Order: sequence, then structure tokens, then C-alpha cells
Amino acid sequence: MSKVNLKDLAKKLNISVSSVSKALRDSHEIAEETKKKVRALALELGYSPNPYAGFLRNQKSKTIALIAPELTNNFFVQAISGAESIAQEHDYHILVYTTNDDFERERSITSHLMNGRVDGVILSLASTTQSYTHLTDLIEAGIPIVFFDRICHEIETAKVTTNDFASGFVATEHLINNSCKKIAYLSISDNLSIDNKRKQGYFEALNKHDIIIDDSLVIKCSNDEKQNTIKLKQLLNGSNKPDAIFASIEKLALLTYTVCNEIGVKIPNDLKVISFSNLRTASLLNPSLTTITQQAFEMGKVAAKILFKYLAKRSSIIINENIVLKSELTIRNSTRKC
Amino acid sequence: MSKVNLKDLAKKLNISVSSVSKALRDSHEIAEETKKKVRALALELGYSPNPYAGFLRNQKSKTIALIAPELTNNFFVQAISGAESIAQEHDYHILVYTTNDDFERERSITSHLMNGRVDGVILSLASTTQSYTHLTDLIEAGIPIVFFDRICHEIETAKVTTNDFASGFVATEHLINNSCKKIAYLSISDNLSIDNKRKQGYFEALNKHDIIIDDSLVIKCSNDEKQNTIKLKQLLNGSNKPDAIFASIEKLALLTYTVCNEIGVKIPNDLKVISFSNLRTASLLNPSLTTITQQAFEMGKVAAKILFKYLAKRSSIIINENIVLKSELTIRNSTRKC
DNA sequence: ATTATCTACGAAATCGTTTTCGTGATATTT
DNA sequence: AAATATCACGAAAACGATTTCGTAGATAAT
Repeated sequence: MSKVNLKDLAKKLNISVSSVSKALRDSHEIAEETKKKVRALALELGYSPNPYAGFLRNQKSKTIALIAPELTNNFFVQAISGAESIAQEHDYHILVYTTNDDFERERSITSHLMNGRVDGVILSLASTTQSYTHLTDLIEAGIPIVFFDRICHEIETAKVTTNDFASGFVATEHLINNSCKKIAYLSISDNLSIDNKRKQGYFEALNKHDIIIDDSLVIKCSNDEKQNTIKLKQLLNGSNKPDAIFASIEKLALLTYTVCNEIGVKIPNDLKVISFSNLRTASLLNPSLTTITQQAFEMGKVAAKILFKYLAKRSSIIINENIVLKSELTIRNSTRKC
Repeated sequence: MSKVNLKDLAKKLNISVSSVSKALRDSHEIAEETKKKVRALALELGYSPNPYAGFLRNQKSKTIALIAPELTNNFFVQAISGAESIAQEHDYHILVYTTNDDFERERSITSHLMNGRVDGVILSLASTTQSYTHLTDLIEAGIPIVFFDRICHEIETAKVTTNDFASGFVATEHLINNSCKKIAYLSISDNLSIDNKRKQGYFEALNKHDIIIDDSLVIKCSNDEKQNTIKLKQLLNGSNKPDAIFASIEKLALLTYTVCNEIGVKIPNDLKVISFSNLRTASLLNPSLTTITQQAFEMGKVAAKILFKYLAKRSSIIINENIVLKSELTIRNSTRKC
């Protein structure tokens, strides 16, 4: 049952390697009878073509890479699942990489992909990425990229996102409607497209409702959980306490919950919380968390579909395109009026 | 910046392809001066070897597959992250596949891996898998498998698990100590090694404390959420109500929470709940969930390390070995005495 | 009868690397 | 001075599949 190749089949059948190859690919050059014999033997010996030989020949690897900042976030995991479901349909394989939000790691990964290991890449940027030459290099090397969620505006290609601005606006307005006046925004990184758009939506809602923007309520968080904890405690224990928190990403909402537990701030009585999140357990939290949920699985599917569309064309240049999948506000107890 | 190969370098330097190859691999056959020139040009032109050519030559793909039942479960995601961290160190790439707990899908995936696409496989079985020829075939084809969590006893190889029996025992005893007398066990599948061991631990604890085993409290769940909901409601509304639930996997604990919310059963007052789970939000749930937490990240790491140890030896036969990483009981409010 | 067409197959090049085996030119030993 | 060793490199085979091209023999067309 181990590594049978074309040569083995050819030898057993007393015909040439090329004829075996053609027979298996159902070429019209081969007589029907011969094909039958070849197919029968191939089946019997469990022949399965060496993928790498084919890749070398056709310069196609039937493999794509999916690069995400982290896996410990349901959003990215769902997106990967979505992409995988499409990859399966196209008989493609997926190499999964995580950057841990580290620019150097992202660059190292893309450099490993320059040489044809994959036919295309689906990518969500690391929050520390500020330079994009590693990505343009990849595209110039003939490997197309489709972005999802954390996209790069500077690069012309297809980008799949959620309606971040509108969602940020809706989230903020929801808080305002529940009589919040001092709404803090927890930002994860100025580099990130999604963060900025969400923040703009937040500003816009404040403006609309004539709430003066207070810069001290826009908290710049990072991937350093300890630092974030300190900043949050300062905010919630400080003199300029917010009555609501809008977390740009799930991780910061969970941290808010933890900190509130610790310092005795009651949600939603003392503080209302809303967050972008694809957490399955949002409804089971104490209190249940009001969320903006992205169509993560669908985003992965759409990104993969676009990529495969171009791969089928053998075109490495993807036309600039913005696909926006709408997020959904699910109101739960963390923003309940009280 | 696109596809430079050895031939291009050779032409530009007026030396042979083989010399370029040797120079880049730092062979002693090549003069130091020549090496320098070659390296300089390679760097300048951004040469990066075509991986597939090398694979064809050395019969090594520098790629492994990781097959998990699902990604929407923190346990598996953490395990993947752990494996990835080790793969990075070894300059290996990981193809990720999910079976969705479907035997046919598992078989289809492994059959795609028979031909040398990967050097090895890290696998956690689908709950519907009862026959193992697709796995023995893979091993016979020279592709070693390391199991983690959902292992296959029938196949001789390395298996990384948690101390399921002891953990099941500890979990049950914890409930008994908190004065539970009618403890239900939610099983996910009789096929699964982990489920059976956990159940045995549950039985053992009941025995030790002279509690008669009640088969009607051992609930056979499945991957069909609707069916599970019905069974749970029957259990909790029935005449033989349990005072505690021990969920073999996270999904079933969350379902228990949801059902309890729906039918107005109070946790922990009316019902105590404990579960195997790697949920980040266990402490934030309402009420916080008492868990048995597996060392998921570590399990991924260990499985990968073992695999790489054998890959380095170029040995496809892995000696039978059981590595057990201990789980941890974290007591929270869902099992609080009241 | 001669030429053209078709059929069914094989030889060989190709993809990009690695590696074995030579081989001239020095350098070293006897 | 002759024999041997060392050095630095090149030619070519190999990995396994695909594909172009060539061709022997059969058949069809003129």
C-alpha cells in the first residue's frame, strides 16, 4: 500500500509511463481497453499521484495559506472554518499560520510563501504591521492576497470586511439611547483599519447626539494584558469615570468583565458594556453581553471564493474590491437600562 | 522579485547550477570566494528555493497535517496553536483539516494525505469513527500518526491524552462532596476513548461513595444539538431529576446552561454543573462554571515534539507510548454548596 | 496505387533542486 | 621527478508526473 508510482504501473502493464499517465487522465490518445487495464491496476495497487511532482510541472500547489493574528478568538476560527469549507469544494488544502499580532512573524511567514509553496493567501493583518512591502513583494511574486477583516487599504486587491463604521455608530447610539453620557472606547491599535472605522462610527454617534468627545475616554490598549488591566483600572477608578464601555474587540470586553469583578463595578448598573464579539457564550455571561457579531464564517467563505475565482483564471492580480458583510447587534443584559 | 531559480543565478555568475546549489548549502567543495558571490546575488535577487522541487528530491515535504474534529472548541484550537509553535521551530508547515466529527470526511482527508503530501499526521479522532483501516493504511504508506485526546487504542503509536479516568473520578467526587446524590453524566459518544474513560471515573467515584449507578442518568448525547436539547429537557423535567450534571465535553455544559435558562432551573441551587472545558470565559459565566481544564496547548506541543522526533529519524514507525498530561479542577460557582 | 488521415502509443524534455561522480589543475609527498 | 592528494568545479542522473512531438501501422481518400 506504499508509494506506487507511474513507473511501477507502466512496468507491470508493459506499456510506457506516458501512456499510463494519459490513460489515467482519460486522454483520447489511449484506447479504451488500455485505459481500463490501467485504471484497474491503479485501483488495485492504490496508486495516488505524488502531488509535488505535479506541482513542479504545472506550477500549481493546490494549497493556499490562511494567516490570522491568533486562533484564540472565535472570529478568526470561524473565518478559517468558512475558508476551509470552500477549499474542500475546490480540492485545495489550507496551511494555517498565526502571527500572534507580531509584524516580524508576519513578515517571516510571508517570506516563506514567496517561492510557490502556496497559490494564494488569505490574510488578516497583525495589529503591529505598519509597512506593507512584504505583502506587495508577495503579490509581485505572483501570489495573490485576499484580505479579510483587518485589511490593508494601501494594497489593491479584494478585501472582505464588516460594516465597521456603521456598526460602531449603531453600538454607540445603542448606549446613548440607554441613557449613557460618558462612553469610553477601548481601542486595540491605531494601525488597524477596523479599529479606526469603529472609532469613527463612535465619534459620529457622539456628534449626532451632541455629546462632546472626551479624548481621555478613548483608551489605547494593546496586546499587553497587564498594561490593559492597569489602564482599565485607572479609568474605572479615576475621577472621570465612564458610564459605558464600547470595546473594539472581544478580548477587551472580557478584560472589562474581569476587572469589574475585581474592583466591584456592577454591570450594567454602574457600567454598561458593549463589544464586537463572536463569542458563543455571550448570552451565558454574567451579565449576558450585548454584542456586535460579525459574519465570521461567511467572511472566510467569501474571501476564499474570491481567491479561487482568480486562481481559476490563473491571474495573480486581483481587482480592487470591497465586500462588506453586515454585522448584527444583539442586545443583552450588559447594556440593560436600569 | 519573482521566481528566481538556481539556473538564473548560475547564468548570471557564469558557473554551473550544481555549484550554485552547493554554494548555497555551504558545501566544502566550493571556494569561499565563490560562495560569497553566490550568496550576495541570491540575496540581491531574492532567491528562495522552490519547495516542491526539494520535496521531490528528498521525499520530505516539511509539512504535517493536523486533523481535528472541529475548530469551534477552544481545546482543539489551543492544541493546534501548541503544535504550530513547535512546527515553527522545526521550519515545518501545518495543514489544518476538520472532520466535523464525520467519519467519511476523516477518511477522505487521510486518503488525500497518502501520497506524500505530508511527512506526518497529528490526529484527534472523529466521534463517529469506528473503523481504522484508513489510519493503518496511512501508517503503512510510511506516514506516521500521533494521536492526541481522542485516541485510537487499537493502533500502536504515540498517544497524548489527559488523565481522563482520574479526572472523571475527581469531578464526580467533587459533586458528591458538595452533597449531590443523583449525578447525571452527559456522554458524547460511546466510540470515544475519552468519553469512556471519563465515564469509568464517574462510575468509580459513585461506587466508592456507595451510590448506586442509575443508567437513566447516563445520557447518550450526540452532535445533533436539537436531539440533545430534547434529551436534556426530558431529563430535567422528568420524574427522575438529577441534582448535578457532569458534562463530558464543553458543548454539553453550555447546552445545559442554555436549557436551564429556558426552563427556569437554577444553577447551582437546583442543579450543579461541572464539565471538561477549556473555555476562556468559564469564570465569567452566569454562574461561573466549575471545570476540568486540559493542558490543551501543551498537548499540541507534546504531540508535535514526538512526531518531529521520529521524523528526524526518518522512521515512520512510532513506538507505542502513552503520554498523560494532568488536567486541573477549577472550582467555581456552578458547583457551589447551597 | 499513391497520398493523406487517423489511431495508439513511446521517447524525451520539462519543472527546480540535490547529489554522485568525474576531471583538470595545483599542491604535497616520496 | 614521479606519484599521490587536494581543491574547485561541472555534467548528469534522479525525484514523479505531464506534455509535446514523433512514428509505425491501419484505414480512408484520391
